[in-house]
Amino acid sequence: MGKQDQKKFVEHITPRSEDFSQWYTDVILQSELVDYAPVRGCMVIRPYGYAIWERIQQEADSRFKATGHQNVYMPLLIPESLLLKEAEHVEGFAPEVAWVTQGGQEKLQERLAIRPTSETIFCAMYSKWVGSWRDLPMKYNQWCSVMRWEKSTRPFLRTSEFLWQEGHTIHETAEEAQQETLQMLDVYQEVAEKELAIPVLCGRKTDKEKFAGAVATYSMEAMMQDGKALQAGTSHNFGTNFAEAFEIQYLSRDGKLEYVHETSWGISTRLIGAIIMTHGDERGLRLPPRIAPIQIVIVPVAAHKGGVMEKCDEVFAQLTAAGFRVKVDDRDTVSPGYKFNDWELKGVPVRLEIGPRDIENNQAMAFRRDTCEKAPVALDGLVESMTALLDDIQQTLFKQAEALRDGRIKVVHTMEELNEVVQTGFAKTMWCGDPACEEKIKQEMNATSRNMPFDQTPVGDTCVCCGKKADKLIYFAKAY
RNA sequence: CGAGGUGUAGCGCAGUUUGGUAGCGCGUUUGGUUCGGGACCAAAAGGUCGCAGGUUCAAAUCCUGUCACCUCGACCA
Repeated sequence: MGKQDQKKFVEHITPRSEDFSQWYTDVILQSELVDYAPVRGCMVIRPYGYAIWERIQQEADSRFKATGHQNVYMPLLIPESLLLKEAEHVEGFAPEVAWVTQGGQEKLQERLAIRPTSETIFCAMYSKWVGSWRDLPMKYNQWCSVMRWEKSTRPFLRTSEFLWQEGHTIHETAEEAQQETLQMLDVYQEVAEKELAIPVLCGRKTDKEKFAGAVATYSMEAMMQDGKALQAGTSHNFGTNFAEAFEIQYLSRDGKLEYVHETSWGISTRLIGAIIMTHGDERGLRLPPRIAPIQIVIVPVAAHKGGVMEKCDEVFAQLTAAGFRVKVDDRDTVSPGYKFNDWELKGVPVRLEIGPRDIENNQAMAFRRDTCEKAPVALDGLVESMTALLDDIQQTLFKQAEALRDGRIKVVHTMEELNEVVQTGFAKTMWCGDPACEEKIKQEMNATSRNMPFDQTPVGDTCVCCGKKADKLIYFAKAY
């Protein structure tokens, strides 16, 4: 059987352009990021996928610490009575809460919610821990999983259980809480853009789209390659809503009993889905170097020949010592060509091929995953050249994503234009602030408001929907 | 929740119309030759045909029920 015949039997990825959804499924399964679990709506995150999550955790967590937050851990289960305390919050989450009703053989007196988020339990503890203004602020975060009984799920994008981080803070003043809310959104934006190479649009959610129980919700919105929006991170200012419901009070500087001002903010394993759908191509994943579990893979060519493996190990040691995340693919069961495709599918930013010819010339062949270009690179000064190359790949991925996104954001003034634009991207337009207009757009074109950007430079003065006077700049899009 | 589709070896599929001992490719195992873009030869292992009933001498195939998954829609911070 010839090579051509062989090809058709090899696993392949459905072309992105043909069926984006199927492409996504093919890529996540074949690249071994994730697998379906025996439980409906849940996923198993495999080692390669989990390694990406650990990279995201490292980058986010170090920034949380740098901004004065401490990690804690709250219990998985929340007593029903606690969950019921904040009315709007309960209403928002009730439909998707999973309940524990029995322990061993014993039916529970009070059923326990498996946390869909932990505001209520943080509030219960804060009310116990806070006494004086001297105790404030309290800025805590936890890394955990939460469960929401979702009706339809996709790995990473929406699963019944998912991993995330939830920060919960309490402050003396409204100003401080607002500052915290915006600061953490900034942190998220930096992680998304600098580390994940995903450009995001930050702004405020409409009342319709805000978090249940919040005074204000802010989000960062990313655009996937199919033009749909993915909410990639959120930050909420609760004002004193929860403090009043949970009686979180402190004795102020002038001796009065005051409610604390509270915030919460979160990012999740959804970000992995965002990386895939932002950067992936026909060959599979393209991981940004700063987040890639393996930044450089070394593939020996003719590994059995004298000196090849030795040279690979030598280069590995040199690069590892310099701080790169490196792997030598020393499998002797598959050919170099197979390895090339395999690591491209897995999105490793740089591949170094080292064979007898390279060793002769004191070089390696360097393949960069972003552009799929291959060129020789000198083994002398490799640390410097790899530093520059990885940095360039990081920048290139960001610029590509940004260019694609910006090309698909269009200013619209009419419902017809809006409908047209949300088929392929984001519509930037003016809105009067009436939820009825938002609802109408959702009903008629299945597009929702994403957020109102901080830069409110107007693109008109009438509402795209009702035509009345409008002063709110807003993005609409179809969303994941 | 609604419409449509799919369940047969680890993966991808044929076989179902017309009932008659379970097939193909990839992968896996063993041995050998290979190695610069998904290598080749030889031998071998591997399946309660999603599940439960029913019809029949006989069911992957026909009937009833059920479960899971996929696509689209509804719903969803």
